[in-house]
Amino acid sequence: MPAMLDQATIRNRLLAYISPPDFELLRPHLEPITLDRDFVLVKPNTPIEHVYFIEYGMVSVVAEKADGRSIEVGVYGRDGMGATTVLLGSDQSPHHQYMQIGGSGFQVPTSVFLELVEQSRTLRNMMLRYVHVFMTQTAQSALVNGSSVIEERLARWVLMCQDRLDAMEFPITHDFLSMMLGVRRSSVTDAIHILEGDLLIRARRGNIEILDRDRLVRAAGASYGVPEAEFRRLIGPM
Amino acid sequence: MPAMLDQATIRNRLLAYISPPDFELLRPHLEPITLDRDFVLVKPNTPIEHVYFIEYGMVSVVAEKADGRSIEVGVYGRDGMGATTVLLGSDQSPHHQYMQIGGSGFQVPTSVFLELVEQSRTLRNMMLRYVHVFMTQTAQSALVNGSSVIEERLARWVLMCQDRLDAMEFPITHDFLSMMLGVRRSSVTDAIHILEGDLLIRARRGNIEILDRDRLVRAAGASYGVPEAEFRRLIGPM
DNA sequence: AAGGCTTGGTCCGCTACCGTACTGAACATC
DNA sequence: GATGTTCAGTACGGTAGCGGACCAAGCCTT
Repeated sequence: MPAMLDQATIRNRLLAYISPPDFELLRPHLEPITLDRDFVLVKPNTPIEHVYFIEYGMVSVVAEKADGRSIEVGVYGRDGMGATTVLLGSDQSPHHQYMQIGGSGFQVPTSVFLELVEQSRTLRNMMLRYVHVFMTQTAQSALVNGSSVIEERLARWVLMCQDRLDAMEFPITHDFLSMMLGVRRSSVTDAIHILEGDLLIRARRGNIEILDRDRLVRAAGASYGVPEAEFRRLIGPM
Repeated sequence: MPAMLDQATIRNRLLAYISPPDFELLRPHLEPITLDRDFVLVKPNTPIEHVYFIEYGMVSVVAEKADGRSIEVGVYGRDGMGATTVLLGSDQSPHHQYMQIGGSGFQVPTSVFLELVEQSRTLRNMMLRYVHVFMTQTAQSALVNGSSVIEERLARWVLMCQDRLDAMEFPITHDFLSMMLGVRRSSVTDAIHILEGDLLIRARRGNIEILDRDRLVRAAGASYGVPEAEFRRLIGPM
């Protein structure tokens, strides 16, 4: 099966956009893996065994405070890779990474991956450009956590989710959203009702559907767009 | 003057901790520069001409929303370098970087710096490890912006400031602090009064003095410490 | 069909922080 | 010493979001 892997059929944007020789380099080491919801890709402060390329689904990167409160500092799916921190010379990270929405992808042993990026400068450069994009996303989270009302942040999250799943609908509970946004569960319920009242989304038990993406972008206001523009500038179209 | 530069007298931690051969590589290109308050090191979305190593003073990295609101996503001083984004293959960044507290340092032309990190893997690795530390700091900002009360965030900021200036006192106005923390100017005044009431700091016009660092760390609670630990783990003692 | 679990809707009082604005104190300039 | 400017203290009503709790609805299991 991995032997038949064809770059043209890959959903992951990084794998799709690297040069064919770079893809050939990686190909024998791409191990297909099912990624169920809650699967942990990176455990905080623990050596990272594999890096991941997501094909379907979405990952939350979560920072936790000693007092137990936690908040999402970034998400990725088929746009990027997991465990970028190994590219920066750290074999571990203080953040949690787990599947927020189940799917599948490929894993590559960390040591193999690091050898390959040493071999190919172009491969390494693409991966590092993605690190920059992800950093921009984290900075944007810092910005909106400190300066936007909940429904704007919720709109941003829904949009980021759609970008990575390219589905109009995905499973998520208010409770999980409250952890991601760092707010109370019932504050999420309220924010959802606001967006629903404007017919931007429709929520049903454990599920959110997007009704009007354009107006949702407007509802997110200045919260959405900056990291997405960096992605297009440095990686390619989504 | 640059010919006489001795690694042992360097305050900047990155320059101090790289190997002597790596320092020799950089040395001829370290141009001393005075960095007055408000000096812009990186202009958003504009090609970066130089990277910076701070000796004295502190830099704020600020993200701005289209609606004009802005917030600090990180700081650095003698612990790190400016314009890390060039290491990741992007010649520009969406964030502002300017001197929050004036000082001095060295600049290196971007193109020269990039050649040098290509030449020396150990040099590049040190710089990339710092990128990881800085990312952790940004993630921590996202976390505390979304989950800590103002006086905790203020305590964190004061501590980060002291770490980089190793002074018990530094010039800063409430107004600037309000921009950094993304809150109202008078909310900063209130928070300062709380910390002052506990005799943790003393504030005078345009100036903050630290009275009791240990208790200030306790006041910052879980807001402070994670990126600092990563720094010690990956770079060295502060 | 009955029971148990998960998820969402709603309500209470509460408080941290907001927007705005006025005042006085400290400092700089002449 | 007079004047302007920057900075900090304070005050006011307003509100977004909190902590906590309770109940109803949807879904799963047997």
